[in-house]
Amino acid sequence: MPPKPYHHGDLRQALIDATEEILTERGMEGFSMREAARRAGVSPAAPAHHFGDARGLLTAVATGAFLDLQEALRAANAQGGESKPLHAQGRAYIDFGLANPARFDLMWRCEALNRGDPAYLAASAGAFSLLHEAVTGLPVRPEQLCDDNKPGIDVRAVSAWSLVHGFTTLARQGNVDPHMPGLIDGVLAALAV
Amino acid sequence: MPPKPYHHGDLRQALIDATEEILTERGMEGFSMREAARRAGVSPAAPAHHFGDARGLLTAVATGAFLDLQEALRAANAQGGESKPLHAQGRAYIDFGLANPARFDLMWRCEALNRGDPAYLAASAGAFSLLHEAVTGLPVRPEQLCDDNKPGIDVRAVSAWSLVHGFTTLARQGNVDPHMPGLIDGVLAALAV
DNA sequence: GTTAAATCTTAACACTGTTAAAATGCCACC
DNA sequence: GGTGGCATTTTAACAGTGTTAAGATTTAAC
Repeated sequence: MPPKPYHHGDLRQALIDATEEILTERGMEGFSMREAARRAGVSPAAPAHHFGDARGLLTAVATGAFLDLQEALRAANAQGGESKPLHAQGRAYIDFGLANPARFDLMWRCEALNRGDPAYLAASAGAFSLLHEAVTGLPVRPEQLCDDNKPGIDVRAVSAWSLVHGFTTLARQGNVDPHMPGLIDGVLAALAV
Repeated sequence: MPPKPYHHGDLRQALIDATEEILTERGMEGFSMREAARRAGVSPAAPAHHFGDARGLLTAVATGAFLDLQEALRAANAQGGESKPLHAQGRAYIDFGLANPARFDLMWRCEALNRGDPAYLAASAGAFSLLHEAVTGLPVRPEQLCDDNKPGIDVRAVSAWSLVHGFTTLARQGNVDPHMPGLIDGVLAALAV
């Protein structure tokens, strides 16, 4: 077991892990490419080979976060969502944002991401599709989101998304206190469609 | 008229103007303290005397944006808000965000701002108070927002704020197309309380 | 076993925010 | 009207950043 082999082994994943660690510890402003490289025990130039630039690394982390959000929404659906799937998903969305503040921020920090990245687009569209399906019974196909006319996108799904997304970001930033008794329930009550 | 007097005259405002120019031209990632100083025709260290650091400058710009938002909400109230003040303000909120994308982003980029700044707090609380008053008929006093219990904050006002704020940010980031026919009207219809 | 590809390091560049020290101009006070 | 004090700005420097080009090292393919 040599103490430091020249090749890392799985540097790509190590950099993603390091970035998530930095985000939870010090938030977005504590992140730097070099700090992630340091934590992975590697030179400043090493990440470039795997991610191109900083946007590439952050985009990979954001993509992972969207996949985790999908999982949370699916779990909410499965666990208690038969009667009120929209409420269950709405609560899961808010919970996810409050439990993963730094990653949630990053998901929407779009000027720091490669917004054209296919994996990122697929992951974010998949999350919205789950919400859309809870409202309309129909998922959203990726090409619907690319088309400029956005045919078949349900207005109520966009409203529901806006509501829970807006509340989560406002709570995240301290503009609203999510611990206020009855507040989250009251907001979710506005989901009635 | 000397071509370049040693003293600027009103450097503070010039830096704010330069920052807003940068934001509209190249967005948040194009901003730097030095670039703002360059555009104001001044050395890199000059801004420190007026704003302390970069956060100070950005906080001043964000504060101005909140005051402009207040003005837009008041105008909506006055112009056609007697019958449906909440709808009028909701539409004005969305319009403001879409018409001032970079400034709107900055307003909520809270880790880049001095969140404790009194002027900033007052300006943002004032904007929320207008929305709150449209729902309940009562404004929000600043101390209500500081208190941990947040007494007297109306759940419906928070829901309304969440809805329009969420929609605006999602539209700003390209997750939703605000030009989709009927979409904004449909979202505003969810304001019914 | 040799060669090609993938991976990582070193070194360097231009840029950033911030600070300390010095320079400059304005203004009040005598 | 001079003169000192103060606000303002500059110069110079430091540490840190993202990114690139060149070279070093390991793996893997043939």
